[in-house]
Amino acid sequence: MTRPRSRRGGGRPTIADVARKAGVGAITVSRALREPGRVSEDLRRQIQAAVDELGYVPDPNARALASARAEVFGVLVPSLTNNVFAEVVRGIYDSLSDSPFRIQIGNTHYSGLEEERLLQVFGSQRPAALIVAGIDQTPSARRLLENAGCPVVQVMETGPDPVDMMVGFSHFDGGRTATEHLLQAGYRRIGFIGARMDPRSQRRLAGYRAAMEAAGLFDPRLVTTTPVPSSVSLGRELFRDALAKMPTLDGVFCNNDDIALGVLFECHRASIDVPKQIGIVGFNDLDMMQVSFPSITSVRTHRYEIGTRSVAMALAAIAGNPPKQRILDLGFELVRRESTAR
Amino acid sequence: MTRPRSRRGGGRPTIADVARKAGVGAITVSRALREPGRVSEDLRRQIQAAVDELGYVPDPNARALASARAEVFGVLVPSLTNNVFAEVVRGIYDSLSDSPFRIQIGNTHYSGLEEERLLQVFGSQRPAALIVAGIDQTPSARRLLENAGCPVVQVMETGPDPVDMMVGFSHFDGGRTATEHLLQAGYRRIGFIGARMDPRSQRRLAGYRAAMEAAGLFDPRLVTTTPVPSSVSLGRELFRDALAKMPTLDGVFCNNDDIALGVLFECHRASIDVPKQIGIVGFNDLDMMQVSFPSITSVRTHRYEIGTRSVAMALAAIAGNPPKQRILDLGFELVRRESTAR
DNA sequence: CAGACAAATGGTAGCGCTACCATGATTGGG
DNA sequence: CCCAATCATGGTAGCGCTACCATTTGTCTG
Repeated sequence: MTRPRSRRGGGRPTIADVARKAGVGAITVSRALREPGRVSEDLRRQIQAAVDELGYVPDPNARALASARAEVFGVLVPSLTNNVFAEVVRGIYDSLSDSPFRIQIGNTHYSGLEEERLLQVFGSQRPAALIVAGIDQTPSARRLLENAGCPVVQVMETGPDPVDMMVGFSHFDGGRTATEHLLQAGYRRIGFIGARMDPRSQRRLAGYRAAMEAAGLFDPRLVTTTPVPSSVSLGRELFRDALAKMPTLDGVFCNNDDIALGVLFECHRASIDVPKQIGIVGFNDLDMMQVSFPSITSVRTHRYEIGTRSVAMALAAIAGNPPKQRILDLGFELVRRESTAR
Repeated sequence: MTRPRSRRGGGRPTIADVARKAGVGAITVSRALREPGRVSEDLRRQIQAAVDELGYVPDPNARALASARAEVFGVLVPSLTNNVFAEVVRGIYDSLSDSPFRIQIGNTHYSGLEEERLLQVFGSQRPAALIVAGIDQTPSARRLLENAGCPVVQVMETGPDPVDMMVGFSHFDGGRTATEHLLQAGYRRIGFIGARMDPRSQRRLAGYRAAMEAAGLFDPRLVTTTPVPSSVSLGRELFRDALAKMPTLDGVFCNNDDIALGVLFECHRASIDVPKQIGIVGFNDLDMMQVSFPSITSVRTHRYEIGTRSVAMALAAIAGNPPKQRILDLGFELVRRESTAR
């Protein structure tokens, strides 16, 4: 005789308990839960009753081990506090909340090495799908993604060579559009102010530069950047640096909205008239851009939608219908406001 | 003879492969990886070599199943985009990045029902620890936490009756302190403006009310709240409502910094002098509070630290040394700035 | 130097679930 | 009315790992 029932597990009901109580085989319980269509109405009801009575909850670990597939979406973002990624993640969560999939977020801290490490960790679980921010994976990270054995969606940007699928937009075009808007509004000595300067910021800068060069107005001294993480207060400081370096500045395209807000505050403080003396354009169009005084022109990006669409694509691929369009460009919109209306 | 080696798993190296290659038993490999001290120097080296050569990565699902314990921290927060929780989560991630623990975040959307559901899901994995925001769990959620069989840390607030451990501060005291500061600065018709009004906001409101009543100045018409989620633009609207309702308002204590910023912008727009005509106090002390013009007085909370401390406590409990102080009050600090300096 | 004990290693038996392959019952076409 | 093709169900054998209990060897004590 075996030990009474003091399983190592700790006595939670198992599928075998449910099967016994419902008078069916364990496998039938498993099927009733995962593919109800394949079990007769009668048994399904019996099984459900047993599940309810026992309070049975399937063990996801056992499930993952037996099926060689965990019901987990791995998500890799470079920052948890940056509102931009938080919105993407929120979109992912909302899209997955009614599914059996759990979500595991990794924070790469903008580090390729950390990304590799996390990919290794995530991959070891055999996730159902991977969603990663950015398209600049290290060669080794890329290899990990290619061999992940699950759908992979790169988000935030679009580029020519997806590992699998992509959802995002062109940061280069965003930067160029923002800058062209300032040019059209009549600004000439337009600076670029950027913090963090991750690859996406670099491409926005490149877009800025392209627009300025096309207008014959580019000057390297107009560019003020730092690798330091972005913040409103940093925006203020960078703007002061920029002004000190280039007092004739009459416009700025900011890396993101935090920086733009910092610039606006410094303008208030220094009694610089916006938009008369300085035009300001931000990037992402956070809620506060429409409320500030003056309101700030910004490039609206569809962050939440990037999250929801990436999940939709991954889910379709899991279901066996990978979208034929593997690259989804959600674009952006320039939202003109008071900060550039002169 | 069994099938060549086409295991269902997909051919990744397993612990048995490593053991074979290193010429030891599987159990010894397992030990070498988890408790290196219990394996001799020699074998440890051999095993490490085999691991490296094969590129072996342990399967966390198998591990969790065999040991009845997943190396997962479950984290439940009401919002992913609210900077406050994002900071807590960041603290949790940073504290856990060098540990073997994975993190799983659940978004409760401020819903008790959703919290129960997620607790059920998380519990089914037998997590190593649970960190949940707030102290107002439903009775059934509380029962789930009590029976989780792992350390539990309630974060963001302190209260009298922890499930297990607690890290946070008193929102009531925070609200009272903010309001008393406005009173001391000479403001009299001080309004409360709040969005979302989750339990923590309610307690800040209660603190406001206590201070106002103590000064004999409380008037229900001074309170403007909405269940709508907080945002800068909402702050502006609520302030306009408050002013319409009570034109003699001379100060506002805002639910949070977003609201405060919205109030400030509306003051700019309506040419209301801050701090002369209106004093403003925010809550949380986000970076932008110090940069705005005028800078905004706020109650600084230690969000990142709440994250790191909660992990430290959970880790200690896992290691078998639960802290004797089960409630950790990290306090807050009133940061006086221009918005209340008259 | 016997006996006790610790340290290092290994074998066996699951953890709770599902893939895979039966099995028996039912259908339906010729 | 037979045989194939389906459907509903179940048994068995793992998935990859670790808990538990040996076993072996070396070391210490009296």
